Amino acid sequence: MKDKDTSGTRAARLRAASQQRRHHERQEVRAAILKASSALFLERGYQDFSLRQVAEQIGYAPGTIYLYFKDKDDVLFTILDEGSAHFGALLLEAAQIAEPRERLVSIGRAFIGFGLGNPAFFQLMFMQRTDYWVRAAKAAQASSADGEPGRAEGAGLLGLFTLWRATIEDAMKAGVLRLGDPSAIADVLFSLMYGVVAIAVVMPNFDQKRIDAMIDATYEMLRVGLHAPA
Amino acid sequence: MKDKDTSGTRAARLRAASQQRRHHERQEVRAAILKASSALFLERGYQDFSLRQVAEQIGYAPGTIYLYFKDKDDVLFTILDEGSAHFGALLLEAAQIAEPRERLVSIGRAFIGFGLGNPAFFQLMFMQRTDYWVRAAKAAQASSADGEPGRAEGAGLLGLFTLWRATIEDAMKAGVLRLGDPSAIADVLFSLMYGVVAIAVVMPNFDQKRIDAMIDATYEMLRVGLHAPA
DNA sequence: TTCTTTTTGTGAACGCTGTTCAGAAAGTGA
DNA sequence: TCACTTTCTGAACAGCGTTCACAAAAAGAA
Repeated sequence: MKDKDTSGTRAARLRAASQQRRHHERQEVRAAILKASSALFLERGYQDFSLRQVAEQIGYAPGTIYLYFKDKDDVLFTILDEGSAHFGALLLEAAQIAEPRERLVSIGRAFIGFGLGNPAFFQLMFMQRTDYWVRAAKAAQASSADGEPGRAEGAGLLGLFTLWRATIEDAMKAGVLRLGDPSAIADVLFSLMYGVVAIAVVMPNFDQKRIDAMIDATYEMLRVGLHAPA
Repeated sequence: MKDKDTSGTRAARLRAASQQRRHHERQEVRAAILKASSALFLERGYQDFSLRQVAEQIGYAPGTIYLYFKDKDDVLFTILDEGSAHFGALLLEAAQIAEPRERLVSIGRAFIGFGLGNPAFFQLMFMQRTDYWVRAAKAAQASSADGEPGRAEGAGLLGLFTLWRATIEDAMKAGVLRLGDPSAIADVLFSLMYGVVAIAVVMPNFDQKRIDAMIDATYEMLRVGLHAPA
């Protein structure tokens, strides 16, 4: 913590480089924990995911993990943070379409595609550990009160709700969507996408053909099902 | 296992009554386990629900529960069986409306009402332990192959999918629903109801007003959103 | 280099979990 | 009364998340 005036000396430069290397090594161990956790979670499922196995996998004692993460949820939520950042980027990219109706479908496609492509992830984030969103919502509230102090990734996804509602509003203004409370309709359509993915991922008696038909019907619904009367 | 010809004697009658009483006592302990489990689950949540605490609550040693249930999941799934029987009866009752469009809304109202009224239940059954449906689907498959041997309650709920699709078909025939693949549309609308409940139950930043607006919009969608073009 | 301080890792320990099982206890039937 | 069956116990096992005193290693200063 003492700042001696040693800038420029060989010793100082050495010390700085050393600190940087140590920082790097620390991040590497941290990344190894996250990678092993991710892999273990994906192949054994959330219920059977244990920190002890993660520790064994990467050749550390169980206690070591606690030098890098506060607890098990900290590991899990860090993974979810990264995942939802990726998810959010995907949705944002899908929203880069001018025509409102096609933008709706494009976002829907991105959402459903991600869910079906990462079912374990989707289940953990949206079905099993929904308290993740409680934390994310709190973080969002805190960072809107303050001047954006710590970026919580989950809060980013929550922010995309705004984008989604804006798309609905645009579609209404453009006359391609039946008029109504944009906020409520945005929530309903979001619930629709969420539900379709959840059902597809979870229901054991839904075969691939049935899932495809359901999803096609969902896109169709976004496209023409809510069309404003001619 | 030996059947001596002792029917009618005092001893035989006494033996029969004794067996019946023992059976009754056994069912009582079983019921006590289920009741305590249910209560504990409802107040502490699924994650913190433990058989040892159930045992302590009803004044038995932990091992005793295993004389009445195979394992923890057996207890949990038995509770879910009872819950889904209740749920199924509710949906069936809601379906007793002749007019197809109103029947759609009525079933939707029953579904959403149950979900919002029993959030812990809904979450456990539809979000956290979805493998319950895997077992239910297997049971349904088995009981349709054989001559309905053991009734699995979960399978009963699965059977309501048929009722739901039939309602969609009726609505299409009556001209109050846009034409399309009834099966796919039934699945989509089911997913919609599911999603609305899940979002309402889970999302921390949805206040009551927002939930109400979303649900009203959902009913509106069932009622007129998919209306056949005039 | 040598000594001190800080960082990193260990592994035993605590308290919890689900589950099993030998043996005690209680009840049944003759 | 006595043998037999059912019910129940509580100790034991393996596994979990988490903590902590201690060891090892590395860093920084002299």
